[in-house]
Formats: sequence, C-alpha cells, structure tokens
Amino acid sequence: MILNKYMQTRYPFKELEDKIYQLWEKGGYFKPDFGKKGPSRKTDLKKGGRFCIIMPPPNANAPLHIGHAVFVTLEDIMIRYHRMKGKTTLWLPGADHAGFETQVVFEKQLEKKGQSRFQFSREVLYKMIWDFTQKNKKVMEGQLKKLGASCDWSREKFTLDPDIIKIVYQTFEKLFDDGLIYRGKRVINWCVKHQTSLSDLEVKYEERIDPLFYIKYGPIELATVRPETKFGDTAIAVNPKDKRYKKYLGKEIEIKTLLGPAKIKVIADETIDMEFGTGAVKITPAHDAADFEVWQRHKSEIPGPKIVIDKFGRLNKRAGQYKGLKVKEARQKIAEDMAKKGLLNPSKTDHNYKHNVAVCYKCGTTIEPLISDQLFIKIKPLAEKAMTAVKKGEVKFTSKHFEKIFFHWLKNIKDWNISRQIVWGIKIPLWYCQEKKNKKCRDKNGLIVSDKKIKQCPYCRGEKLIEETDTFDTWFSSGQWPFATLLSQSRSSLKLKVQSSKFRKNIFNYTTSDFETFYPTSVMETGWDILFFWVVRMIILGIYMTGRVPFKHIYLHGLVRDKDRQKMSKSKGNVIDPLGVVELYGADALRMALVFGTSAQKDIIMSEDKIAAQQRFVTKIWNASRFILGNLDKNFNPSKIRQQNLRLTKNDKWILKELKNTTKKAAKDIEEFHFHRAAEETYHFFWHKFCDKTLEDVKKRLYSKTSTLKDRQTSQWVIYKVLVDSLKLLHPFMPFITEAVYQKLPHKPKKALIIEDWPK
RNA sequence: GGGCGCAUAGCUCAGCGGUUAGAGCAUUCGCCUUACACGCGAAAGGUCCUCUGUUCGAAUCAGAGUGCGCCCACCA
Repeated sequence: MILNKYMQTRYPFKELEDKIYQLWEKGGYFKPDFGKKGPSRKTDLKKGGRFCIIMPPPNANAPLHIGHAVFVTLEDIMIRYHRMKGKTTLWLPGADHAGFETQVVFEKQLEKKGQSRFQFSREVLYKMIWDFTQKNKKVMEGQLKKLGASCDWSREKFTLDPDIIKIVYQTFEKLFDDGLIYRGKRVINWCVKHQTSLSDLEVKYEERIDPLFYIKYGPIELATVRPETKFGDTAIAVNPKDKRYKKYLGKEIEIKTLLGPAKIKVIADETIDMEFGTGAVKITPAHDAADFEVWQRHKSEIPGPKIVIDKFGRLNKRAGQYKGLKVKEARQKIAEDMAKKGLLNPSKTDHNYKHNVAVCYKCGTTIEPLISDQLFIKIKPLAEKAMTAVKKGEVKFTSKHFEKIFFHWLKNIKDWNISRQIVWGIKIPLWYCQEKKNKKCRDKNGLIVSDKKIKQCPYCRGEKLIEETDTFDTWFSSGQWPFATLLSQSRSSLKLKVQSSKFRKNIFNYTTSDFETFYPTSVMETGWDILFFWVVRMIILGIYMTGRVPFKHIYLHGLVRDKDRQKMSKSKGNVIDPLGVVELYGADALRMALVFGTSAQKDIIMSEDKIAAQQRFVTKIWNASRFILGNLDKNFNPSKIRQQNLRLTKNDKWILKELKNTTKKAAKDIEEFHFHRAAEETYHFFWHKFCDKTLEDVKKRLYSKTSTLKDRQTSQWVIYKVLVDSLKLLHPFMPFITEAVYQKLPHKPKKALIIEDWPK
C-alpha cells in the first residue's frame, strides 16, 4: 500500500523520457515543415516567420560534457519556444571532426597502448581516427537525445561529409583566386611534440623563471634568455635614439663566437626598448617572430633567416659541435662554454628573470618559434567587413561586453595560418608546380588548387608536381558551418550541379530551400571561449562567401564551474557528467538547473544540490497535475465550458491575471535572451502562486459538500486552464515532464505539447 | 603593457532610478492537513564593498579608492 502510494507520487522519468523523445521524433515534430502542406512553404513562412539555430557541432572525440548540456538547454529553449509560437523552426544538428583536438585525443590513446601516430601511414591513421570519431558521433547523438534536443536529425551534418568538403574547397579556391591566400615563410608556433604549427589562438603563455644571460658580441654586450639561438643571429639591433651605440650603427663589428670569429651588423630599429638589458638585441629572424619582423624592415641591410633549430627542437649543423642537442641542454652547455671563453658575463646573469613562455595549449610543451612554409589568409580586408556588419547591427551581440572584445580583437588581427601538419582533417587541395615554365604559373607562384589528382600543371604543363599533405585548421572549415550546412541540405538540384561544376565558384547562384529559408540564421549560441576561434571566423567567411552575415544574434554562454568556482576538469575530479545526472535526476532537472539562477554571459555555477532542487520542482509539477486531473468531473470538457457561465472568485481572477502576466513576461524574457528570468518567473508562478495559493484555495470548494455545481465547474475550469498553460510555459525548459502530463490530459487539442500554441 | 567585468542574505546569484531589496540552496521553529514530507505553514538572516557627487528620490547613474576575476599582447 505504502509502496504503491510512493510510486504514484513520483514522476517516473526513467521510464518515460526515452518514450517521450520517440513520440516527438516519430511524429516528425522536429522538422521545420511539420504540419505544413506541400511546397507552399513560403506562404506559411509569412504567417509565423522563421527561426533557425545551427547547433555548434560537438567534437566527435569524446562523450558530451556539462558544457554541451548548456548549449542544448539554451538552444532547445529558444527552439521550442519559437516552434510553439508558430514559426517555421529549424535546429540543425551536427558533429565536428575537430582536427587537431581529435588527433591529440587519439594520440593519447595510442600512447597508452605504447604506440605513436608516427608509426602509421597517413591512410591507416586517418582510417583509425575516422572509425574513432564515427563511434563517438553515435554516442553523442544518443546523448543529445537524452537531453531532449529537439533538433532535426534528418538534416544532421558532419564536418567531413563530402558535400561539406566540397563547399570548403570552393571557399578556398575563391579565396585563392581573389589573392587572399598566400604561402610564405613566417615564424610560426611549432609544437615539437605534436609536430604541427599552431595558430596564435592555440598557444597559451606560462610564467617561467629563466636565467637572463649577458653575452658579449665584441664591444657590445646584450641580454638574452636564449643563447642557443645565437648561431642564427643575423644582426644586432638598437634603438636609433640610443647614444651608447651610435658609433656602431650601420657598421659590421668583429665578434668572437664559440665557432670562431665572425662579423655582425648593428642596425637601428625603433621597437627596441632602451631600458631593457643593455638596450641591444640580437636578431634571430628564423626563431623569433619579432626578430623576423625586424628583418622584414631591414631586408636590404642584413642577411635573411638562418635556421638553427629543427622541427624536433634540436640544434642543426649551424651549431657546430652543439648539433643534435635539444634546446634546453644546448642552452646550458652553450652558456657554460661561453662563460669559459669570456663571451658571457656570468656575474651579470639574472637568475630570477621572470617572463612568459609560449606553450602548446594541449600538451604544455614549450612552443618553438620556427620559420616555416605555411598557408595564410590575408585577413584584414575580410575583418573590415565583419566589423562593418556588426557596426551596422546586422549581427547583434546580446552582450555589449563581447562586442567590445570582438572589435578589439579584429582591429589587431594578424594573418591566419590555416595549414596544419596533421593527418586528421580536410586535406588542403593544393599542388605545387616545380617548373613554373610560364608567366601565368609564376604569377601563381606555382600553386595549383585542385581536389583531384593532377599530372600536369594546368598553366605551364609542367609535370613535376608536389602534392600538399597539410590539412586545414579545423576552424577554417567550421567557420563556414552555417552556410555550408544549409546549402548542403539540397537533395536534388544543387548536389548535382555542385558535383558537375567541380570548382565553379558560384554555387551560391543556386539556392536551395533551406539556404534560402534560413540564412542568415536567427541566433548563434555558443560558449564565449570560442568567440575568436569560431564565431568571428563564421562572420568573416559567411560574409565573404554569401555576402550576408551568417546569423543575426550572438548569444555567448559562460563556462560551467563547480560550487567553488573552479573550472571543471577530469584531473580535478570535479566534473559533473551530464548523462550521469540525467540518469539520477532526469533531464528536466538538469536543464532547469542550468538556467536557474544563472545569468546571461556569466559563468554557470553548478552543483548536484542545484539539480536535486530542480528535481523537486519536477515532482511538484507531477503531483499538482495528479491532483488536478484526479479532481475533474468525469464529463469535464474545457472546450464546452463557456467562461461567462462561470462564477469566478476574487482568487480565481487573481491567478488568471498572474498567469497572463507570467505568460507575457516569460515570452519577453525568452525573446530577449533572459532565459533565467523566464525560468524563475514561471517556477515561482507555478509553485508559489498556483500550487501554494490557488490549489489550496480551490480544495475548499472541491471538497465541500455544500459547493454548487457551478462553483465546482468554475474551480475545475480555472485549475485546468492554469495547469495547461503552465505546461506550455514550462515546456521549453522542462520538455519531458510537461509532455508527460500533457499526454494524460482528458482533452488534448494537439497530439503533443511540443506542437501546441504558446498561450495568448 | 592594453582592455574589460564583478563586489547585494551563510552559499550561488537576480534586481539596475521610484512602495517595506528578492529567489534557490542552507539554517531555525511548528506540522505525516485525503496532490506532493522531494511537502505545507512560519521565522531568522542585508551599513546592497568604501568614500564623494548627480537627483525630490540611488543597490541602481557619475567619479575616486579597495578587493577579486577575466581577456588580449607578449620586449630580447
């Protein structure tokens, strides 16, 4: 008996959630054209408008973490709300191959097995990672469903889908034809462990204490932390205003080195800080980005870069007897030897010199700045357009804060290195002609864009061709995600045309209904940590390829932290596994906890307590619903009751008014991206106004034997009406419990709550 | 070095010019009242960081200070 009662009073989320998701999915409710007949979609559009979110594709290299649950929750709230508002609504899901990130994860797994990526051929490695991501992708899809994501699975895309790659190639070719791609020697961030270049964004800085040595270059003494790079020095630079060195300016001075006597030129450059060290700097253009720029300014005066460190972080033959030593060993050895020979002043060495050292953001290995051939995008002209679009309000940040950061970053943007020396990714469709037999070919610097194997240079007919093996920076392809995903939805005409046109760049002349209908999308919702990596690039590439911004609003959510404000990480052991939580408390509780008490753009503080608290709210909804549905007369039918025949009490009128206010406020708050306010408002309305006040008040009338039929009818009508509308208001936040209750209503106007109309 | 944000109840945060400053969690007290004890009813808890100004009126706007945090750039 007690057991029986217990089971009744708890909402059996475990049993119901999957079934409810199936009900939605099988009903086709996630599809934008659900309930709309035939091809007349355009007229339908006019009525309700449209709403579209392209899901930030999770990396297919690990199960979902709590951060993913945040985006699912926020985006699903918007999607469900606008769907109920009658809009043609699309939430397009996807998964990201996540080039470097995935390769790093996979490499770690190999390492655990005592293997290395370098023992596999490109093809084998690619296949292995492919299988790995496909497996992960499946897992992720299941997890997104568990969280209640009402996205249209029939439109799901993967960043390595052939049609996506096709579009990425066309973008690349257009950039190339417009002269915005160049291949050149630049000092790039090289990760010695991962054997690839990294963009500036993929580099973090660590404060370290290293000795600052004072070395003697003939009569000039200068400070450096990196004496091991001295074999690559091509000049000494001083500030033009520095009187101490005036007599040496423009002259070659005789110096002694560990490898014998040499000559080196002294030049003047304004960037040199007279205050630091001795005011004189050795210039090593092959291994320092700033020095490289000095060389660029003084090309005519001094020799070009001399490489002394190889890709494995070891000194090469330029370093004489030090060849083969690793940077760290070499530094110590060289400093010692120089001191012995009087080339270094040991008494001046600063052993407490604090400075920042660049490290790989994934493995923490010290970045070796290396000069190397890489592909770059000339980003300035593109960045300008992105800034203009934001200034004009074509794209709106929901937070001014991020808008400022956006402008600051774009103003100072540097060319984007898009080539990565890794296997996992989209191969750069580039060939290099070694012969360059005619002008046309020379003009292109021997670069040929082709995604197919070619045997001949199309310009000079030369047959000595080298194929590029690098892959694109993942963000280059994901930066095209909004238009690429929508364009690639075309089932018939476009696909054919794209395939037959090979590299015709005007695929955008062919419109597909999805691209036409949903581009620009309504909102880009993602974490602020990828503002530069992703959001900015989408704006840039979106405008470049389509002439229009990719989305109208940008909503950036914060990081999920634990209750001590710590970042969640596996090593700290403070991670909350969203799927584990769903198992324990149900998806609704997790979703509600993620919006409740958190405000836009700020970090989200999450603890299990908070989720448990929301589960209690789920229980409350369940029990209130049980009470209401259990107290309706058998023949109760709300559609047959006329409001003018009711005898509404003061309290009845009060709750109906509150309902109206809450409906209005919740709608406004969701539309203005204040999700927490909408959630809290509705929560408070339902629990503390409706349940605590109205239901208690109504009991008197329901239980009393002296109540008239009219009074009974009135109370039933009121509580039923408020319940049904509350379910609608709560549905975007807590889709499962609300749908579960809706399915039990005696008179459902629609087959499911998800396709109900938002209350008026 | 450049830029930005935050400071409100024990904790996490709302509120951002107008009654007595709110919520969730935690705390205390009373209740197994026929929807729910994952509940109900009540209570306690706040110089809204400090100072100065603007205003009829400031937690809310401005300036200065203090503390905390973040982002960008990295100079040998």
